[in-house]
Amino acid sequence: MPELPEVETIRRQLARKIIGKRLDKKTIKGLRRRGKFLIIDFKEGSSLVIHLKLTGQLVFNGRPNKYTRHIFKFNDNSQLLFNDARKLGWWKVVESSDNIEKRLGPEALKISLAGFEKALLKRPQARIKPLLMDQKFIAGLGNIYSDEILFAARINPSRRVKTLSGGERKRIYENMAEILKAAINSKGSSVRYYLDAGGKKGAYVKYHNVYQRDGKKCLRCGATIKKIKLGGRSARFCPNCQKP
DNA sequence: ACAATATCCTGCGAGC
DNA sequence: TGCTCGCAGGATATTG
Repeated sequence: MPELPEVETIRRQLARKIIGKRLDKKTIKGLRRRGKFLIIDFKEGSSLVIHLKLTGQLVFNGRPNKYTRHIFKFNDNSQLLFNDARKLGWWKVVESSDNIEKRLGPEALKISLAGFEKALLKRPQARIKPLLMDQKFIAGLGNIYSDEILFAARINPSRRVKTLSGGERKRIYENMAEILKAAINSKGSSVRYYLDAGGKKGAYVKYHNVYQRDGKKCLRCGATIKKIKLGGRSARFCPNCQKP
């Protein structure tokens, strides 16, 4: 499930490979990431926007397989595969990325603690886990990292924002930054489908404490990790470390 | 303002 | 072995 660290990993790897190359007579100027969107900017002014959704992969110079939905071919005969087992991902050429910008809140790795606090103040009734996954609130977090951040911060995912103390809000903020950076350093989390631009798996899975560990022992206290539904999504947490 | 549900889609594992 | 079924979740739309 590509979230911020996975898309950022792909962005960094691809930037080294394709900047300056031509795609359909347009020259690639640079690559940006906004939330979970990858944006390839052309010198001519337009941009190619890509969203990998659940199972999308972008593999540079890989071998096509039955999940290859599209092949971006560059002027030097190198190519980029868009593989997507579940076909939910998409790509589109746009003249401006304003539409993307409108749908997203501040970047999870760029927001300040003060900015985070201010954003939380506007949503006192919201439960913290679905809120962290709301891209209009903060851009970049999905189910894996929201679970891991709340475990690290020792906050129950069902907690409403207004019940959080200043210390708890700060713990969430600090663990968010720390975990996202660590995950980028490990080139993301490969749970089932995710591969980086070199077709390799991300290593951060070995640091997961709760995601897809329901029924197993908490690595911190030994209690059994629970799974509940929140906002239509599963949330995993330790009932002992993350009390209501 | 927040919650819940459906939608898109298919691979996978569980259970019979 | 093979079938059905539920689940996985990113974003969006809709209804309560």
